[in-house]
Order: sequence, then C-alpha cells, then structure tokens
Amino acid sequence: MSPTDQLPEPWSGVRDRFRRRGLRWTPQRRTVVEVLAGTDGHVTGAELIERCRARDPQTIPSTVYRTLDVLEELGLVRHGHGADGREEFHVSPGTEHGHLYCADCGGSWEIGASQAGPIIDAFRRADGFEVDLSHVTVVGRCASCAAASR
Amino acid sequence: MSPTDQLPEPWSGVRDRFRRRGLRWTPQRRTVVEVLAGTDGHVTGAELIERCRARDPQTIPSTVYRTLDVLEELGLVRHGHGADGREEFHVSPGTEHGHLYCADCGGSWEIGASQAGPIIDAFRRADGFEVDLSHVTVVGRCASCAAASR
DNA sequence: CTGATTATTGCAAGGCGTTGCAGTAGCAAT
DNA sequence: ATTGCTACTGCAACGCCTTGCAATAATCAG
Repeated sequence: MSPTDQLPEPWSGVRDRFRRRGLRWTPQRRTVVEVLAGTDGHVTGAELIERCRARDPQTIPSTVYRTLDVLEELGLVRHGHGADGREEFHVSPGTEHGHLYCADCGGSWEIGASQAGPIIDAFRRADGFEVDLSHVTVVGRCASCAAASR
Repeated sequence: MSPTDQLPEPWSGVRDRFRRRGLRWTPQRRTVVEVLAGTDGHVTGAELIERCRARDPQTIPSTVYRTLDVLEELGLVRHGHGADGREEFHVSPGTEHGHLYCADCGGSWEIGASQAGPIIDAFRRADGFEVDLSHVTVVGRCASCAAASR
C-alpha cells in the first residue's frame, strides 16, 4: 500500500504510525487520510463521507467513522459537537480550540487558548476538572444578533 | 380537556398559556406535560418518550419532540446536548445551568451561576457574545479520573 | 349545538451515527 | 512466495431525531 510520505504535515508517515501500533494500513483508511490532509478547519462526519465518496464511491460510513476514532486516538483529529449536536471534526494541528455558536444566525467562532486559558484554569482550581477545550461548545447569541433582537 | 391547575409550578395553568397563544391543548401534550411535571433535573428525549409511553402506549416520538419545541418557546424547558451530542432537556425553573461531563467515567455535574458568571462576562466583554448557559457543555476529565490516568 | 378554521397528530421516510458479526485481507514471520 | 494471526471491512439493523403530508380534532363564531 502506498506510503504517506508526500502528504503535508502532520500526515506524512501516518502509515508507519499505524503499523507501529499494530494497526493496518488499508485503502479505505488511505482515502480518509488523504481527504483529511486536503481539509483544514472543520468537517462534519457527513461532509467527510461525501468527500471520500468523491474519491471512492464505495466508501462505507461505518468504516469512515471507525477510521476517525483511530485517528483521534493518534491525536490527528479531535471531535466535538456543533450547536445541533452533530459531530464535527477539527483537523489538527490547528491550535486546540473550542467553539462559539450563534443560535440566531448560525455563525461560528473559535475560542482560542488566550480566551479559554483563564476559564480552563478556573475549572481546574474549582473542581480539579481538566477541560478538553476541543470538546467545548458554547451556544448563545453573537453581538450583532443580540443587538438586533432588542 | 382537563385543566392543569393542580400541577406543581411552573406547570399550573399551562393549558391556558397554550390557548392564549392560539395553541391547542391536546391529550398528547397533556401527557408530556404531566410527565415533565413529575420529573426534575434532566431528561433525554428517549427517556421522556419512554415515560410518556408508560402513561400512554400510543405515544409517538415526533409528537413528543414537537411538544418539547413548543414548551421551550414558552420557556418551560431548555435543551442542551450531552457529551455524546444527544439531546438533554432541563426542566425549568431549576436555576439555569450548564454541564460538565467526564469523558472517562461518564459523570456529569452542573455549572452553576456562580461558576459561570465570570465566564459569561468574559465572553460578553470580549466579543459582545451572549452565552446561553443552559446550552453549554464542557467535556473533559473529572478530578478523580484525571488523577487515575497518571 | 353546528360548522369553519387551522393547529396537531400519526405515519412514513430520511439523515446521522453506532454496533455486532462473518468474511476478507494486511502484515510479520518463515 | 506461503502461511497464520487477527485487525479491518461491508453489511444489515438499530437508535435518536427531523421533516413533509394528508387526515384529524381543538377551538371559536354564530
């Protein structure tokens, strides 16, 4: 099976990372990885499947989701949930971040480390709780929608 | 159709609130309301349907979800999403709160106003974003699981 | 009480995601 | 190149939730 050396970081060498863990490098996984390597920012599960199907019409959803699980264990993607609860995958290595969703206009913004840092610290101090920032979803109203509704 | 006067607050008089809005008071809605009136804290959609079926085996999921939408507009329930993205309904008027989920043990805690206040203020100051606390889900590791994993 | 109006219901189908299982095919060793 | 171990795949079925539509029934005016 083809190596992944020519893929952009952090994907080069994924094949060998799989093998070193006793995992197998299959054509289906290659498809998913290639699609992810050409994606930045966010993808929903459904979008990813659609893009995989463009390369390989035989793509099966369960295989894609299972591959995503593995990639998440390897730290190459992280998943969260959008405002409607649907899965959303962040392709690394963007900086880890959470999301802000506007319930009115549907807009979405990232919560970066600078903004999240103090919050994460607050939870750690209060309960010893370790926040997984990439899994944080905050829904509300953005400034303009909030202003509009008054 | 029977009135709702004898239900505990905030449910007494729901029937009339429906009618005043031009909405209709049906047996199906009565079932949902009665079940909610006997529930406190959280319910997932599936749990609620199951409890409704205990009273009325004919209960239809879509009707329940549509009723919940109406109740949410009336401010009687709020919905959020659990760690897995599934819907979870908060029965009001508990204090508005968000949720903390431990990805390891599955535990769940509430984020009360005292803890959330500073965070909400931070978002408002930074972007003018108005956080909807009941729709906030923070996933991570609780103190004991975090300790255990080291 | 009767009829007209129209909000709701029930149903069927669909979308997203998960799971169990039997057959397939990577991979390492020979 | 062959073999054996077992990690994957494909499939089918399921769970949760949403949506469109025709039939039903709650409400209101007379």
